Formats: sequence, structure tokens, C-alpha cells
Amino acid sequence: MIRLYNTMTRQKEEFIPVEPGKVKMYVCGPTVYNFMHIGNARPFVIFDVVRRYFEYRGYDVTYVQNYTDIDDKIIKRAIEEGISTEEVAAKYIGEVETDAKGLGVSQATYNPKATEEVEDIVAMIGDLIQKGHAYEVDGTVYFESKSFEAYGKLSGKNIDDLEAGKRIAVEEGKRNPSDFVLWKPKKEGEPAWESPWSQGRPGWHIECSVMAKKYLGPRIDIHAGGTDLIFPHHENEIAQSECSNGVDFAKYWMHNGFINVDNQKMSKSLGNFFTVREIADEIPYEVIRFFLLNAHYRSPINFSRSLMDSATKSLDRIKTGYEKLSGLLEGYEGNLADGSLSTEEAKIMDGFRLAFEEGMDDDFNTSAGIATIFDMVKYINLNFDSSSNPVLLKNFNDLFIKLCDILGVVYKKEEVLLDSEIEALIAKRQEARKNKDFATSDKIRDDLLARGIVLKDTREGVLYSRV
RNA sequence: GGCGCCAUAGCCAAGUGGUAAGGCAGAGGACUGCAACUCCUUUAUCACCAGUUCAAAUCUGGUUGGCGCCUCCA
Repeated sequence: MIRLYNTMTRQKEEFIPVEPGKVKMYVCGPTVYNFMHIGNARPFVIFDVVRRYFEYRGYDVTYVQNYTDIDDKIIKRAIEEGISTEEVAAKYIGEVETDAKGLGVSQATYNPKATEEVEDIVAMIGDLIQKGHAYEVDGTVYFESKSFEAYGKLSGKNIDDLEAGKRIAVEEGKRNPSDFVLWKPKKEGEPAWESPWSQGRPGWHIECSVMAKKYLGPRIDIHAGGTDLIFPHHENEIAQSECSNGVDFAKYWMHNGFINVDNQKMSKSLGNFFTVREIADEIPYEVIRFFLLNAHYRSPINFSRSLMDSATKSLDRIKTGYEKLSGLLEGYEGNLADGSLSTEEAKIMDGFRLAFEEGMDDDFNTSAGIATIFDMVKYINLNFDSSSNPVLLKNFNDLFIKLCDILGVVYKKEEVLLDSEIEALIAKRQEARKNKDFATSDKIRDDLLARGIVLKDTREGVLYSRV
């Protein structure tokens, strides 16, 4: 039985799926205007583990994570870089996917993009207006928060408190301060889509309601994201979805804690902002992943170099166990069909498996899961050698790999070439070209191409892109 | 001001009523040509105060300290 902490009820609850055997989960994805930062990486990794554990437990999981590919920050970025918003989004979706792969995150079942769902978004907004939950003022459509009696049920806030504590000037046209935008008319030069109200674009909250419904249905099992999204984003999603669909939206709400630096929230202004890419330049992706799983997903954690060093050594310890097992198993291929485990041996295996499951069943306690992995490593080091029962070795190895794989520690990661490595190879190629050693230079170019990197020699120097 | 979270050894981190998992670092030892690896031993009474209980890190109240949301944000 899997129990998980539900933000809605503020307690751990037994997981009972809407549809037996299935898990429909929606994880709020990034706004793609920059590289993934270490904080963004946490929900990617954590909810990937949640998904894998459900699959290990025999559930059929549909995993949806969106990309917000149109919003103010993207427009700002497009102007800064002198390219279109589509180009900004495409570029950073590519970069985010590179890091996600590096971190061993499985591909989502669906990765919808806001700009590709505008038709359905317009339809849901129209539906909300028709049902009396939204109103239009000069091309802008607002959701009327007071029309949804349960508004505030997730965050524990009530509308009157929000109004009393308001710190922002109320936008002109809003009936209540807590009303929020569903559709926003374009300003000069901004990208826009047609709608009955104005040429414009969707508000941020409505896209998730629409995509969740489209890819998972009106009633989903798990809705997840960072703790900062509880209010207003998820609160607003609930209002939109439940008013439009007429049924409860998500059964369970999961929120991951933040990553701090020196106990402070990361922010560009404080200069303590780290992208995954720059960390991965020095520290393997798998260490970053391990670090993120070392603490429970709801706890805030600190990021620092010394913690990464500690994680590196911890992970090395697991690797030694992994390698020792593979080494001992070499040469036994195909020779393990017969023979079974003794009662004693089976009991030992069950002990490890049950300890792992007990931890993970309890709100995905990855710390406890990792502790079991370490216990197994210790067992390997203490009890296995070349005279060990190969059937036990094989079984132990299978279990060890399976458990490691749920967490994604010691994973066979997809190769990710770092920019620094690419640039080093380009420099080497330039050197070869200079020496007219074209055999070498061409080989470098072909090798890079084989690894998904296209080089282009231009007047401004060698440019490269990922395919 | 409103809502909420957290406080466990040098560091990281589980444990939510029966006398403190695990990792990193440290100390001592075994093994080793040296080193590494590995193994053994060793390092905490759980912020503080009061209460409930046969029994509390674990429940209640309070104190102190830290953090988040209420505004774009994972």
C-alpha cells in the first residue's frame, strides 16, 4: 500500500487510483526562457522516481509534463536575444531536455506546449464565461474567484484575507483583487492568437487545466509541482477545472520543497543561482540526481559544493557494490537456469526488498530507500566472493539493479555532451585544420555528428547545434 | 497582518509513543610491498521550558531560532 502526503488534506493518505491499476499524473513543467536551474531539477527527478515506483508496483502510469512556451519572460528574452518567441522556446526546450536526459529522467508520456493547445484553451475559457465563472473587460478575460465557493481550499487561504493583505494595486477592470487572467490581449509586437475576445494569449493558469483534461481527463490522480505553485497557480487550476468540468480535479496534490543556497532562496539578484548545466560541467549528472534524492522530497535542502562532494563519495560506494557484483557474475552467463535459493537466502533477499518498499511506500521516502541500497552494498562486500552461490549472486544482482533503477542511482545514462567538451573538440579540430590534417579534423566532425552535434564553419567561427 | 513548514551527532539525513537507520568526515585497528579498496571498533538522548503517559525525539502548550507562500518563480 502506497501512502502519500496530500497537500489538500495536509496528511498522508493511502493511494487509491481513480481507475484501478492506473495512475494519471500531471507535473507542472518549466517556462522555457532559460536553462534549467538546480531548483527546477528537483521536481523533474523526484516525480520521475514517483512515476518509476508506481510502475514498479505494477501501475500503468500516464505522465504529463507541460512546457509553458509563451509568457512575459519568454517575450522579454526574445527581445533581448533578437529572435522570435518560438525560437526562444525551441532553444530552451532543447536545453531542458538535454539536462533532463542527463539527469536520467524518463521521457514523459506527453509534453504538451501551451501554444499548441490554444484552441482548447479558448474553448475552456468560453465555457467558463458561459457558466458564469468568468467575464470579459476590454479584451481581457478574468476568472471570477468569488464564483467558486471552494476557492482557497488547497492553500488554506480565504478570499477576504487575500483582499485584506493585498499588496498590489488592483488591476483596472477586475471585479475582485483575487480574480485572475484567463486571456490577455496582445501588446504591440507581441505574438497573438485569435479569440472571441481579442487577439492575445492565454493566461498562465488556464493552460494546465486544459492540458490535464485533454491528456488525462477531468479527474486525475496526482497533480504535482513545486511548493511555490500551491498558491496561486494550483488554486487557480482547481477553480478553473472544477468550474468547467463539474467534478473534483486532482485526487492527490504533491509538492516538492525548495532548494536553497546558504539557507536562502536562490535568486539571480543574490548571485546564488546555479544552472544544472554549469554544475554538470564539474559534477556528473548522476551525482546531482543522487543529491536530490538523499533528502525527503518535501524538505527544503541546501545546495553546496561540499554536499556535492559528499554525494560523489556516497555514490562511489554504491558503484563499488555494483561493480563487484558484475565482476563476480562474469562467466556465469547462461549457466544459471537451474538451481534455486535456499530458504535462508530467499529470506535475506526478501528482507532487503521489503525494507526498500516499506520506505518508498511511505510517501516516497528516498532516504530510507537509499539506506537499503547501502545495506545491500555492505552485504555484497561482506558476503560475496568467487565461491558464492551463483544463483544467489544472480538474484541479488537483479534485485540490486532493480532497486537502484527505481531511484535512478547508478543509471546507464544517455550520453550528454557538455558544451565544454564540445568546445574542446572543436578547438582540437581547428588545430588539425590549421595543420592541414584533414583526416583528423573530419573524423572529429563525423564523431560529433554521430553524437548529435552538427558543426558549421562560418566567418564568425565554428558554430554548433544539437539535433 | 493572514496561511503554513522546520529545528536529530562536525556535515547531510531517516525515524512521529517503547529506550536513536544510512551516508560523508574524524579516531583506533585488521588486511596490504606502498597506496587504494574492503572489514572491525568508536563518535548523539534528538533547540529550550512545562505538561500528558508506565513510557516521548515522536503527543499538547509555550519560548527561542530558521524558512516558505500571500507578487513572476520548481
